[in-house]
Amino acid sequence: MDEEFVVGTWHYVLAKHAKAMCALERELGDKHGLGPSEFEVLDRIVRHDKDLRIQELCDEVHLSQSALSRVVARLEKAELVARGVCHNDRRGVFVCITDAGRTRYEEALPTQRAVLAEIFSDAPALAR
Amino acid sequence: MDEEFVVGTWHYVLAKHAKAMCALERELGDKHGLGPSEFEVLDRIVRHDKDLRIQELCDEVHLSQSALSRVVARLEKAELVARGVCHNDRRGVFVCITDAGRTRYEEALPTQRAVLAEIFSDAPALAR
DNA sequence: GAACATTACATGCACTCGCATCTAATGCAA
DNA sequence: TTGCATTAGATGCGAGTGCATGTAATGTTC
Repeated sequence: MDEEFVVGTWHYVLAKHAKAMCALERELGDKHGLGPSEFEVLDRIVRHDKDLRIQELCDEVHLSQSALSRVVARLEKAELVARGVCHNDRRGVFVCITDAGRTRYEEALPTQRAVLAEIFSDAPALAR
Repeated sequence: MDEEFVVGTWHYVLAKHAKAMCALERELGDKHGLGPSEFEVLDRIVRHDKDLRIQELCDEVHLSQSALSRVVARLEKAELVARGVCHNDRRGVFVCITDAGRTRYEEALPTQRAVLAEIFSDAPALAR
């Protein structure tokens, strides 16, 4: 177990995460009124492309259940997604994207991609 | 510019960051009463090994200046570091580690290393 | 079916963060 | 020296997060 490699990888992750998060927050926020978490959640919903249980989202996004609940609430307030109770299990809530949500996502996607390209393209694959 | 690689790298960073941060927060917090930021700052101070300006710390840690200021305030309150005014530039503040701080850091280091090893050792170098 | 455990999601709370701003010290120009 | 810009660090504030807990629906055991 190469400790130096492990720590090096951790520092790489810390640096890239900080830089990317900061840039995404700025770019997505200024240009599209979305935070990184909002974008991430929209992204998952769009790619899943059918109604999605909050619970399923929870597994895919790196957020606590409570944080996710609030992100969805914010997205719903902005009318980018709609919530509804599950018919099968009335404890459950499904989320689906609205037309406005899809449009917003599609507008924001190139911005996100540009930020990531800027930050990761000059970064060669993490190699020993 | 391979978009798939860029996005893949980003997802890797997101996943590892979330997992590591969560584990560090839990382990360092429960076992040593330190948050990840506190540990990070102690780490930099110990490695620099002579008095360090807040400003210098700011460049090395992935925190805003205000967040750093508060982390140092917390560490000082816990008597793990001491603050003092710079003699050369009396706007400046230098930070040095106390004996208790060094001890705490040395206790916490193996915990941090164990967490990182657990998370990154099974992760081969990010390769295309 | 009554009582209790579990699950899904929402919410109160405390905490950390970044941004904007404040204070104090320094640098610089006239 | 005076006046103004800049820099170092602290702080008020709003926002987002996780943990613990609350509420309601479901499952389970007797």
